[in-house]
Amino acid sequence: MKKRSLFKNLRQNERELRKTIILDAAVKLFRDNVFNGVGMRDIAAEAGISPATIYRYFPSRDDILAEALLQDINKIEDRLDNMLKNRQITAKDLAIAVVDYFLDNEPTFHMMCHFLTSGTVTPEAKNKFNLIQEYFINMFNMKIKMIAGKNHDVVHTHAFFASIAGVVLTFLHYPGLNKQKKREYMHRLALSIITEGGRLPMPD
Amino acid sequence: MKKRSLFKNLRQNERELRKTIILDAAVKLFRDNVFNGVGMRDIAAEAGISPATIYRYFPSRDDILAEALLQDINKIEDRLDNMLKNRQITAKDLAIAVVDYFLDNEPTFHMMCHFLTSGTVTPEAKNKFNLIQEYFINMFNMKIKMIAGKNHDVVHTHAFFASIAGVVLTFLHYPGLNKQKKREYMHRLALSIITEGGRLPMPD
DNA sequence: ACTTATTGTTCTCCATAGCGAACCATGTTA
DNA sequence: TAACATGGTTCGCTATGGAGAACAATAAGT
Repeated sequence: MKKRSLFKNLRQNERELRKTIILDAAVKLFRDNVFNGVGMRDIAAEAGISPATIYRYFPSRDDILAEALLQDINKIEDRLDNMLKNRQITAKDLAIAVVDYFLDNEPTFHMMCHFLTSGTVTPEAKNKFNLIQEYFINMFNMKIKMIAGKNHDVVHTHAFFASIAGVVLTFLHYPGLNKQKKREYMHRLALSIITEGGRLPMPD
Repeated sequence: MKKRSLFKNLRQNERELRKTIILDAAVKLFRDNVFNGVGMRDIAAEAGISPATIYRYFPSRDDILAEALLQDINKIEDRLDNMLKNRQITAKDLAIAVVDYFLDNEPTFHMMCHFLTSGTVTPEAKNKFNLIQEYFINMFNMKIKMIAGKNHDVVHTHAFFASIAGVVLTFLHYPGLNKQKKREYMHRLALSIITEGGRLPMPD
């Protein structure tokens, strides 16, 4: 391998690093504030640059959101790996863990919902998010397979995740309950769905 | 301190790093070949870039030479520090050490001579070299003071260094002697100058 | 309803860097 | 002496990355 590309590679690394600085600034702000209250000018100020410069590195604000979301997903993966290593866990444990993660990382949940619901995202950012979602579902499915065994079907992973997401979405800002009560109630709902399949107590 | 300058600082560091790559390539070639046989195109090839690009970082070839020389001087300083730390050394030891350094690092000696003799160096490079020379003499004088004591005069440092440089210059390519013989003879000359002040064996 | 702010994004301008080709002076050769 | 080669340096062009100002659309205030 010739060193002919050393300079060019260096340049590439430098660019990645600068991109990371911007992304870190954004993630920091997303973590501390409601994400749709964080504007491009805030991110620029945090990173110490001009708003226009951000567009040299990211095509749109939504693209930054997607990247931030991807970082969160990697954190989730780490967390899941730790769970699976430390002890024999059940589907119930997993469900509760997912609920807790969303409640402890509301910005992440908000961003996810943003991509899942908003019709104003550019096609590029939407594509990016779709890839991320696919990656996440795949990863999550792998973990579940380790609990459920070989003959596990992806459909169940989809159902599992979607139902929990729905629980959080529906009751996150439910009035009349404090944070802790809401959390416990979501746990109960998640367990109910898992054990009873969300079936109503009436004849089929 | 605001992080407003983070990006700019980063850029600056990156530039320094790229400059270092070029300089390292040059130093490597200078070490392995006669320095005036190393052209800009060689350095460019070694660094994996175009010759023209070098001029984005260095104003002239002589400027690169000066920088390379400066690196060598730092190595010399390290070597001297080691000598001074490990044992009680005399002026004779120092003289022999300097001779040996020049013989072991001929490219360094050549570069030094280039700046000291050539009339074709640009004023900028010449200035740079003068600063380097001044720095070196100062540094060297400090070390000598540690041996010679407080009431040491710079003139003696100048005389000391100049005479040894002259010895090496005069006998480096002296015909009829192999490397080892030449080295030994230079040692003898250096000692003679130090102990007898280069005085001829005749009445003053 | 009409201004005013806010916000994501684009525009324009400028400095930095990279390269291939040319320039130019010097040394070499036929 | 004329052609050629060599080697340091410059030129012209292009791509990248930075900033401030402007744009367009939406939200807010009166």
